[in-house]
Amino acid sequence: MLILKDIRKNLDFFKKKIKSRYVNNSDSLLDSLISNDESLRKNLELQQNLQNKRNSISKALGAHKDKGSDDFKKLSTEVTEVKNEINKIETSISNLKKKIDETLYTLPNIPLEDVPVAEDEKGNVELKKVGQIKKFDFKPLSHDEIGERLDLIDFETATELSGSRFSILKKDLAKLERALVNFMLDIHTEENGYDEYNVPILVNTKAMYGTGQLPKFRDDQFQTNNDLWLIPTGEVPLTNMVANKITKYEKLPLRYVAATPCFRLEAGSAGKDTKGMMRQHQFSKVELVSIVQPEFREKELEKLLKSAERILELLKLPYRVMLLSTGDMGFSAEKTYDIEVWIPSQEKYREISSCSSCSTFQSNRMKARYKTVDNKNELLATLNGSGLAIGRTIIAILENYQNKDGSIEIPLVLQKYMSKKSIS
RNA sequence: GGAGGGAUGGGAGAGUGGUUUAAUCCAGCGGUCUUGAAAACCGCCGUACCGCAAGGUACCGUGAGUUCGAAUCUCACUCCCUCUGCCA
Repeated sequence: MLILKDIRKNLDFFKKKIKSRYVNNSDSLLDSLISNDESLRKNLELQQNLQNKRNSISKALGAHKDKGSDDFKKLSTEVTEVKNEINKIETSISNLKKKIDETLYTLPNIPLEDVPVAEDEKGNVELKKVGQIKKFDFKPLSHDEIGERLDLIDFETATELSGSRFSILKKDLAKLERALVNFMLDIHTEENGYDEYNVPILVNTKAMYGTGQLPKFRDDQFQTNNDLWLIPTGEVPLTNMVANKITKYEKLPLRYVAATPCFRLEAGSAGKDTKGMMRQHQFSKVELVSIVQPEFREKELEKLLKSAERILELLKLPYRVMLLSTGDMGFSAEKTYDIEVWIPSQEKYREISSCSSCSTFQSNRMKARYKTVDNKNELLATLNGSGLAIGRTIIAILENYQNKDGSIEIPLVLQKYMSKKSIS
């Protein structure tokens, strides 16, 4: 959530920046926000003056000796009038607050200066390509073809159990998933300095507001019948751990890693990636979250990207890094790098990780603050990145490591986790 | 699931309708003293909002209510603890 005080001070800047994120009617949205804010503050002042009056009359009434005197009765009538006025003002105050919150909750984060301005993914900028794309002397199969041929993926039975967009991994592929989770967690904890956590994958509504999934993206989420939500990413529980807390600056930075299942309704993705396990309702992901002082956030984003890249490097999978444009970035992000891995059957790079700085956007929503050296309370900066999406890593390994005879070579770094060198 | 108890500022803990706009202790910060430190003593020490400021307002788990006035009374909800049942 943007900081209202900042918008008030710098309206034109915010208008320009919100417009650059292709929000409809952004100018009039911000204008009405500011006018609501002005009348709210006028009403607050009025309310406070009346409350002050009420308090002092009440005090006088309390000190009064003769509760039957004319003076006492006069004051009583007066304070009743004041009370009625306060009630009226309180109604308009709560209406204004509601309107202001509604607007603030739907405005996206302000992009950093170096983020390219464009309406969609066409404006994303390729920053680098890493790794050699393997030339096959046969036509490489897609991961779902490989999976079915080796009898390691069962889409049909999964559909019988749960419907479309689910899959069952069997035998060596089930083990590969477990191997990847362990491998990634080991690298991030031992090499990259993140602390491993095991977190709930059901969270309450407050937490979903905190990281920005609600109220805007309700239709993308799975909800239980007791007001809990299945997390769409480990970012939600990990980041919300600092909600409503004042962290001491000595404890910063906080760096968390967790492997969790993720659940996405994929509403609005009808017809997209319907074959295979590219886009599922449920998938595993190893998530990295950093909580830092705002001045260190850009540096921390680079560390996050590097940590995620390290996994692909070790797996020897070809990838490229994209800087997302203002229109393609997620709602809470001020700057996002996507890592895309090479998918031979599609002859395309596809997203396997997304690393974002959310500046104080999430911390403002969840009141996550820290105590500065000079004892002031300031909002923290939050960052998150996938390190990596497990399902898509499996796809990338199956396709990039396939041999002509149909077998799959296991990447060197995974062999000790799999206790074998190939799958056939 | 059943029965009972509880939720107060970083921690401990008083306060059950009107000098409590929350006592006191511990921790923390600043100072005096000291060669330095400790001890002792003095001062400061929750959060948010409004206001140029002086100052004001709100917050005692959350939400509603009673009252001229609520940390204190009423109702609902959430969470925690003890006992108990069932169960991974």
